Amino acid sequence: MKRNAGRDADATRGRILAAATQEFARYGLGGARVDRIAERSGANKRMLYYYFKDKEGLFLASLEDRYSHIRGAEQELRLEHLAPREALRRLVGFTWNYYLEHPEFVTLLNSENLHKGRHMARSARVRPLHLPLLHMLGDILRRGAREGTFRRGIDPMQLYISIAAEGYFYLSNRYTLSRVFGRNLMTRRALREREAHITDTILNAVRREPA
Amino acid sequence: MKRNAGRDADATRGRILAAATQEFARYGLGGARVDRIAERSGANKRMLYYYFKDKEGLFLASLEDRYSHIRGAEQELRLEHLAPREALRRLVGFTWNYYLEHPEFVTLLNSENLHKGRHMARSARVRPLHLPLLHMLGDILRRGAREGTFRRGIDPMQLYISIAAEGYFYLSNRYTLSRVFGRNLMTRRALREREAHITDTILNAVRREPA
Amino acid sequence: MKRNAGRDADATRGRILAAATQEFARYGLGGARVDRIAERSGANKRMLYYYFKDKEGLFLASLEDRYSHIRGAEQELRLEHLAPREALRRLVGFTWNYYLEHPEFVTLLNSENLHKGRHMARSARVRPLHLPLLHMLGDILRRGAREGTFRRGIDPMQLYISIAAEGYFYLSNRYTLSRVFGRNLMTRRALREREAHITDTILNAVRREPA
Amino acid sequence: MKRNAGRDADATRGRILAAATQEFARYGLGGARVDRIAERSGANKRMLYYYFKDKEGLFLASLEDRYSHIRGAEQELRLEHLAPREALRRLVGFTWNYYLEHPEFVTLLNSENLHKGRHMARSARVRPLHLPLLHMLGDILRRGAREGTFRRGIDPMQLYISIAAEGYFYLSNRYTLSRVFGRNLMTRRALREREAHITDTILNAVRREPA
DNA sequence: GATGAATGAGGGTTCATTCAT
DNA sequence: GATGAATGAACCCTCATTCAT
Repeated sequence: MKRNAGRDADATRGRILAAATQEFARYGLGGARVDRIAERSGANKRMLYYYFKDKEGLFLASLEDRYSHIRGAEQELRLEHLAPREALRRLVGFTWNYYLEHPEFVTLLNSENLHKGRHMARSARVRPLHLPLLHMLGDILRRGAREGTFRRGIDPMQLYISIAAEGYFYLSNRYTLSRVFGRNLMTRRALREREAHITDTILNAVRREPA
Repeated sequence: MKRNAGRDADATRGRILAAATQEFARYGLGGARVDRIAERSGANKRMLYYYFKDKEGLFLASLEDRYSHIRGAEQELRLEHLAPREALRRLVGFTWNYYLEHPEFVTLLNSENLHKGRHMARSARVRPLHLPLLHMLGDILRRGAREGTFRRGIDPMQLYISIAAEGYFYLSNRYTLSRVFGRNLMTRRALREREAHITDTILNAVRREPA
Repeated sequence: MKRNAGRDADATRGRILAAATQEFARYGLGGARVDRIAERSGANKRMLYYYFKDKEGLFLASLEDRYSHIRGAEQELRLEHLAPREALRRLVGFTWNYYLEHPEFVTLLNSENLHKGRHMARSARVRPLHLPLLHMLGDILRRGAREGTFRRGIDPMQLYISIAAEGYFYLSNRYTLSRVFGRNLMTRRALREREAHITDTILNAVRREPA
Repeated sequence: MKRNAGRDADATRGRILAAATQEFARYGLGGARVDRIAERSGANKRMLYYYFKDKEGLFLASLEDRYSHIRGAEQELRLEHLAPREALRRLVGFTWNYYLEHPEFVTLLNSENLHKGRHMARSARVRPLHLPLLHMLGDILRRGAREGTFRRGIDPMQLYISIAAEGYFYLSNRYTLSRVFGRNLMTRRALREREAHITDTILNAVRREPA
């Protein structure tokens, strides 16, 4: 008896987490419904509480999970082996495409920020995930400066925030932007144009001033 | 006597709208509480429905009101009289500072985007407010290109979205960014640095390629 | 000044009463909305209270008005001049058609009965309207008995209740009856059949037993 | 211990249904109060929604339940074994007494008709309950015609509607009728007289014309 | 006679959460 | 490890009615 209860447990936990992430992404923390999460995950409502304590615990778990996912994918780019401009170009492309393909990440972050980051404040898991990112970007900038391609004195965090901002804002705010400018921002062509625009903007932002 | 803060339709409506904007900004559409809005506006709860039909009507009114406000302030910059680079610098500065001083605008837009823009979809007031903005920015770009300062072929909308994105994302996501990078993004110094970074980034993005 | 304010007042009162009758008929006393009555009558809400005291006063006024109307129309039949069988046939036909053409009367009565007749209890106007009806029917029965067509000993009230019941119930309960029996009770043909059935039933009920 | 009246789904559901039926009968659909139903059933208010979705779902359930009850009792009369006249007499008696003893059925139907039968329209349970009734009555009429007691060509539905109407209307409208005719319709004697009147009326309606 | 603004009580419904098994 | 029944607080909204003008 009790054969691989552990495996089943993990599976249940995983299904709940996946359903929750979807739900939070779609409706925000406040709009998310515990009932819907239970139903979609095929788990009993009581199980959510068993595994995650409460709705907010579940929200935090989603957040951690998604942070871990993007940072993991990022590290697999192995940018330290590429020439600085190329490395930067790849990071920009990756970031844009990640947001595009994982819209739940964007909405999750918006929710957490609406709540002033109070869930992450209680988490020790998120912060460490980001040290490699800054190191990597710092390394690229240093190498670029040394070889004369990039300006000196660029703050890796400021640059990263720009890389993120240019895509994140476009996608996160696409509904209001579409209405406001009367254009569909999500056609294949529009997306291609935005990616090009972002790449240009970021590369222009770091390049050394011409003599 | 005259215990009435009431009996003045416009004033009552205005107080409700102000309180609602605050509330929606703080808690989002779903998290906002109609009771709190009523209480803070000093109006009877019934009045919210009298003037705005329902919670969502009130939300839309807030949104329209805030859009109208930023676009109005923007038009007062009178950028058409300035040299292109200076005009652009001012627009960047204005946008950054507006978000900084009116955080409610940022959260309001996030909420509307969480709901896929469905409130604005029913509004005819918002769209027209934005035509002058695009014209103005198009005019600046054209003048800059003509005088040789700016590149040709820049899409005013793409540029505007970048101007907005660089500040909006930094401020909107400051809670997660702070945790993630372990830095306080809201010190006076940090804000000054970000504004400088944004200005550089945008000006670099439009300047003509050196020969 | 104040020229024919009386005429206007009567007109306003009349429009309110008409709108109220419609509203009560459609939604019942509980479901009726004072706002809707005001709007449809084109009168200010305050006026309803001015003329009728409150919602229940308005309901009673509707009731009295409709009772007065049907009894008035009934008296115009001048049945006392007709042969007993013909007089009875006409009364049956009139009653059926009145309910058919004035469905509001039916719903109004149902509402009042749901409320155990407590509005009428306060009215002195309704009772006297019905004395002539009983006299008239009593007169018909007496004449019929004397000429040998009708049985003796029929209670005019019992008979009248049957005359009313046969049509009233069919029309009042047509929705449930239609569903329950799977037939449309309101086609022209169905209505003709019901009228014939009722006439037969009532005439059979009073005729003298064959020797 | 065992302070729980609860933890028994069927029992809870049943208590809610009983309380709801009473409440709807007394105040109509619009006038019924969910709070009162909860309180009287001893259940938590939330449970009404758990079992019946919403107030209208509860109303429909009451309706279905009461239809099922009357039709069930009716079938137990086993009229197919009786002589036609006796069978009809019993059906009339049963119908009258059922309305008398179950006034909630009458008010429930009135409510549903006020709402144009829209709840029943969504129910598949009610219709089938009535097929046996029509068959039974059709059978009685056929047997009566064959033996020469009854007329031919009587529509069972028309006859049933008359049987119902004669008692239903008297009881349903007893409040207005009492006021209007100035007589107490509910004394034991009055009820006996009405039952006799109805029986006579219905039997007269079907009997074969004398040669 | 007439108006629009205002009121407070309470309406149905939904929520995250916990209990008993 | 899992379940369905149960909870009570609170949410958005609507009501008949009245006040100030």
